[in-house]
Amino acid sequence: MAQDDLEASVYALADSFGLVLRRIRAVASSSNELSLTENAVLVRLEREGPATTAELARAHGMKPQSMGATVASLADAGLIARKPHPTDGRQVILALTPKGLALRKSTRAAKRTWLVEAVGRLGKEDQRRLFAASAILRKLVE
Amino acid sequence: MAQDDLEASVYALADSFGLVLRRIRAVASSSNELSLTENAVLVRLEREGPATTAELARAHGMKPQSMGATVASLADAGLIARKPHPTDGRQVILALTPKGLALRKSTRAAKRTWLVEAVGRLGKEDQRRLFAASAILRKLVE
DNA sequence: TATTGTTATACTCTATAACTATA
DNA sequence: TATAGTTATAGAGTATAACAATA
Repeated sequence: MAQDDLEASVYALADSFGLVLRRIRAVASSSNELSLTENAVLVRLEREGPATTAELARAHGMKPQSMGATVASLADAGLIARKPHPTDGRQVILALTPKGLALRKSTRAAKRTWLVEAVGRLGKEDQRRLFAASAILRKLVE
Repeated sequence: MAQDDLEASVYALADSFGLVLRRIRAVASSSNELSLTENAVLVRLEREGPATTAELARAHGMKPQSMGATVASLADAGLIARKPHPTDGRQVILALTPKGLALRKSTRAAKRTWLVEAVGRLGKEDQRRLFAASAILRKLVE
């Protein structure tokens, strides 16, 4: 691929990113959905069990302070709860509350986030291609 | 694909998005690169010629007011200039300045944005898969 | 009345820096 | 001295609402 075409393709890709992200935000803010990061944290806590802020930050490639804000917002909403670590007084264990778990179940059952619903409407082959791209994106940040 | 797997894959994809976007922002802010949107606007003005704020907003799927902020920032930096529309007094034509054009040329020659450089390091096949995903993302927002 | 653009304001997400408590 | 977390502050990006000028 010629250098100019590469650049043009990269910016077309970036534009596509932007379109999808702006749509996610617009839909989420007009229907009380959680943000992508908030949802991802709930999903992780459900699938892998309790974790600390630092662990969540590492898992999502964010700074601990940034994750702290996300965690505080979820805790304010009553979706997760803080518990002291049994032996290390510095650490705080985060876990889903019954309310958080219920939200996860209803969200999953209802395919309630716009993104999941939209991807679900794609053909199987498009879905496969999209998820393949996910792994390639990870390579970019290695 | 089972519903649960679909949801998990979607959130993994969203996480990948987030990682790449946070990296882009981090690199851009620490090296005086332009933001993705700002770069995309310059690229469009270079490739397709002068345009109005409303046209740029439509092209990038943003609200005119939001694009107005981007445009103002590029104008403040001296990269684009405003000219009155010859017949419609409401419209303002935006075009690259010599400084903006020079920046485009040097950016392209140096592969100077992190994203372009990172994608350039991928294998040809990965690049192809990534750009294919771009088209699929567009389907999501249709 | 409809459209283009600007201004004012606010919200979300994320970052850095400084601090406290604990190890 | 190092680590986990919190608080304060700031910046980017985008949104909505209200307005002015023009069509």
